[in-house]
Amino acid sequence: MSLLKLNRMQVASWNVNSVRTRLTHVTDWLQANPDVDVLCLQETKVVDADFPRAAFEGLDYHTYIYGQKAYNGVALLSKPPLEDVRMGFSAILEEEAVGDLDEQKRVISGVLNGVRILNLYVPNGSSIGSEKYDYKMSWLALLKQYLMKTLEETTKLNVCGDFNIAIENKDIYTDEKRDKHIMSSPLERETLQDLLTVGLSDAFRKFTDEGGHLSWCDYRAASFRRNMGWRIDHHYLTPELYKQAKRCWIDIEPRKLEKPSDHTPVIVEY
DNA sequence: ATGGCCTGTTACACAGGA
Repeated sequence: MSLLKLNRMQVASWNVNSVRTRLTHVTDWLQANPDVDVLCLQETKVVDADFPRAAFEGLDYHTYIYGQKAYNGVALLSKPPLEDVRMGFSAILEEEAVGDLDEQKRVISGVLNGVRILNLYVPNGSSIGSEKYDYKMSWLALLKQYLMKTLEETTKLNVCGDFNIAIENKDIYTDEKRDKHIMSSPLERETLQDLLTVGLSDAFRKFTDEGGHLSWCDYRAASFRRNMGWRIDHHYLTPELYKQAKRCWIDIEPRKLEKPSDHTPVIVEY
């Protein structure tokens, strides 16, 4: 690896909706995107013992996994080994504060070249006012504590993943008011905006103000064919990294494949 | 005319996603 390569990093985030079902999509994508240093996966949907490690290790990726049965699950795939890998909120927060919010496996992070890469699978929330919606809000409140604590020790933080929140109307295919929809309710948006006040900025919006960019499309209603998507997968950067950022883009190609994930990769380079 | 899914489970419908 050249020094030049060390100076530039690419980090990708992809909700694969089952790593086993999507295995060839992910390995093909890694091989087609050799400049990606770290791939952050969400919704792996598999216990650690059954995670298809060998497929990635065969391509010379280190695998760091934090999974559970059937639901959720996050993983980091990295060409160079990562340092100080942490799983769950309780890695740095008091158990009393975390409560049962680590039962669902949604948080994993590691350090590469002095940058902490935090991979998140934010709860979906189901529908406004539901029990799952309350869980989403509690989870996001704890995430804020987690971010503040993390920022006590590093100025280089890349928080990425499936946030299950579209922060602006232009991040949704329609201009229709979405106040009553999960992922775009005012409370969700305000909560995410408030989270970012810890000192994080949307890498994607450094490079374009355009609407019409989607990272997720519903499987139903031929949404992808009709370009009816949402931008809900994000890379948030601390000021030092944000200043360094060279590109941030969404790779729509995997969404076109047979039996695709409903999400598609988002990549940032800095 | 226009659309009605996908995944994992101990399944043969359901929960959960978004």
